[in-house]
Amino acid sequence: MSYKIKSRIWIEHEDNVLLGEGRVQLLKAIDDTGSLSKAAKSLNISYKKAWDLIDSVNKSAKKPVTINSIGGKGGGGAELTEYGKSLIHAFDDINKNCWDFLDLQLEKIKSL
Amino acid sequence: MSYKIKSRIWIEHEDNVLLGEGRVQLLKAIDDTGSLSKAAKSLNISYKKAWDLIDSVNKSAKKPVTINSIGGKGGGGAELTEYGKSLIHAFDDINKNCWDFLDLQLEKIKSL
DNA sequence: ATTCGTTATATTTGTTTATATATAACGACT
DNA sequence: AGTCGTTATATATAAACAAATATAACGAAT
Repeated sequence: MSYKIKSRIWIEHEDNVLLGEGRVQLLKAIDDTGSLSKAAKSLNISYKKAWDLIDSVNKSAKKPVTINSIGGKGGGGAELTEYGKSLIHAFDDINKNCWDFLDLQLEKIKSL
Repeated sequence: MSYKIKSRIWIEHEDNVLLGEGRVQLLKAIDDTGSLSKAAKSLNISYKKAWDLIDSVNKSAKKPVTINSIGGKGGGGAELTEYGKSLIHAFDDINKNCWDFLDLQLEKIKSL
């Protein structure tokens, strides 16, 4: 066959983008590295882009998703809140379900 | 509440993009106007972009989706094939089902 | 043969987007 | 007070993308 169906989903809150695939990927990288700059480097995006993204995420969310500390031991860092972890978990779950659902729907195209 | 979930889906065939929302919109406009240039104008996109899109669609599809005639009465024109019409119908159906599915899934975020 | 409005194609211009660079602010620690 | 590596922010540069422009090809009709 070689038909494929692909999707991008994102969640808005009060008309601001809260979560999308890129943002979730970044949040995971922050969880892995403990640092926004290292997370950006690991995803090969500029620090500015990464900063803008998590700034937007935190401004859109009703509770903080990351806690960014500046100065201090190690110069600072960033880490996920429990709320942030549950958000990315829910997003991943929805995204995976969407893929499975669309794979089934794709039969409608294959049969044409 | 004011949470919203949004999505973009697209279908690939042999690793080329066959259909997406923009392409389907363009195909519908061709069906309405009988002309690629008029369709482009109605969607406020450049003629080149429109042409590139339907060229890509026809190259990706296993059967022609539009028939473009050049010269002749009226200078030419473009129209959908029956295959093309059934494709956009299937796409719209899948897309709508996806929206409904995601709206249900969104509860997982709202409850956080 | 000429006109017509369209498709087809290349080239140029402009706009938006992303990247790179630079600098300041910060706070624990020595 | 000085050092450290980070976040925060602005500005400048580069790259990607979209739009505008120009021109040729086409074929039915006159």
